[in-house]
Amino acid sequence: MTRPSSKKIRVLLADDHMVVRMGIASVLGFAGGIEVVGEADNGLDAVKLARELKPDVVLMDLQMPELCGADATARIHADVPGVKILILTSFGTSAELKKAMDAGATGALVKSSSRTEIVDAIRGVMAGEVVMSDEIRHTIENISAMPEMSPRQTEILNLVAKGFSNKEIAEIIGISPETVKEHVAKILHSIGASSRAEASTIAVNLGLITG
Amino acid sequence: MTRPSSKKIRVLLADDHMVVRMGIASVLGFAGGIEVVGEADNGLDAVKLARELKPDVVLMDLQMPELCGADATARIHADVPGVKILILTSFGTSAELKKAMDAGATGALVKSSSRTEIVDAIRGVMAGEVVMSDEIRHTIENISAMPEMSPRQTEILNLVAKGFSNKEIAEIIGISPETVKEHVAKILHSIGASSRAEASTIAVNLGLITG
DNA sequence: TACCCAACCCCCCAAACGGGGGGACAGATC
DNA sequence: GATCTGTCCCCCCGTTTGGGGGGTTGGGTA
Repeated sequence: MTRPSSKKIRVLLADDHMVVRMGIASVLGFAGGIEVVGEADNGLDAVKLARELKPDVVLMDLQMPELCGADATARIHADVPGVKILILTSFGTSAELKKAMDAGATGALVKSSSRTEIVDAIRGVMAGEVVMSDEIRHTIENISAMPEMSPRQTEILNLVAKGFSNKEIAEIIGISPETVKEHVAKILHSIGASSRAEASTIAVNLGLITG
Repeated sequence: MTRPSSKKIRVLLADDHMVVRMGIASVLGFAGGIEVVGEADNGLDAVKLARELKPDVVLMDLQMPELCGADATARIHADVPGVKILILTSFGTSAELKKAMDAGATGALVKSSSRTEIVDAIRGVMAGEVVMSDEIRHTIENISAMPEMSPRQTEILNLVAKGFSNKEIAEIIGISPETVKEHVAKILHSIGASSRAEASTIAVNLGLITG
């Protein structure tokens, strides 16, 4: 039931995969009352286009070149008041997803969502709802249990995962090996690992690691 | 320049993301001489449909539920003679990509490929070429330098990454801790890591780890 | 046959690890 | 003011790690 008289929802697509943008555009084209006003294939362009076009909704991928979806979300949320940002991600490395939601995303969908789920989600966020896939909701719950790491801890976790010893880390960041040991102990405890090896695996899987 | 008289290339799409299938279908729809004869959203269906439809080309994603793209490629290659399999992946976890190419894939593209790249690739494989994105070619080169791991080593690497000590691993797989130590030493050497932590990180990043 | 290599086992040893204790100090929050 | 958290430093201890050395066996390949 299309309503050609009512104002169309103006959507900006941000995804680095052309086929995905084509697919979404195609889905939204068949749905009534939605109009794709722009496409971006990286985070910087997404921010730029959002500023210029002031769309109603931004459909945003998380993994993008130049500027990741989470950071782009933060900037758009700050610069373009009122715009709804809907994350559309393949699996959602937990950390990125959390970042994006904290940065002001209005909802999140997985890419395997059906046509109606995507269209309903867009209409939903326009109606003020917070829309979320079941998979995403599940992920978010895990994220709540996800360790909050201080900047120092994150820094040290990165070095641990690269295989540096406490002594080496101490030299790199210029503190005492004993202190590094203390940080590592707290990191292991907070992410629930019993060794650096396990911590490294968890960190990479959770997306806590740069690179 | 479409040639309506010549026989169309029959393509089977296998990707768990609906929007991606829509996007590819849309791209191929605009191109002349190509026809999408089927779509699968998991590896098992891909194999089933390939057997039934005997398409000319299968456009295959790597990450899929039920059966991963690499395994699906192997089965189709064995069961349906003559079919060309073109991998279409987002980034290509090195190990999966290598598996798929070894399993008989005729080419590999990244999902950020342009319309013409995708269409040209399909026509290319039909003409007997091995088509590959620059990014993929680059990845494949790294893969060549990728460590070859024996089944035992892979098994132990998985346990190391989960944080088990040599003694624990010994108990789990029922061999002596000394032997585990020996395996770990060889693993570290072969993947170029200086500690279990580094090995874990590398293994996860290379996709050598299950889970 | 000889050779290689994966997989198995054992010994030695210095260094690193993980867990525990103690305390100091700054900045934020209550 | 008191409390909390993050960062910093030092001590203890037993266990684990990573790097050497030695060896056997069995299945391939030359």
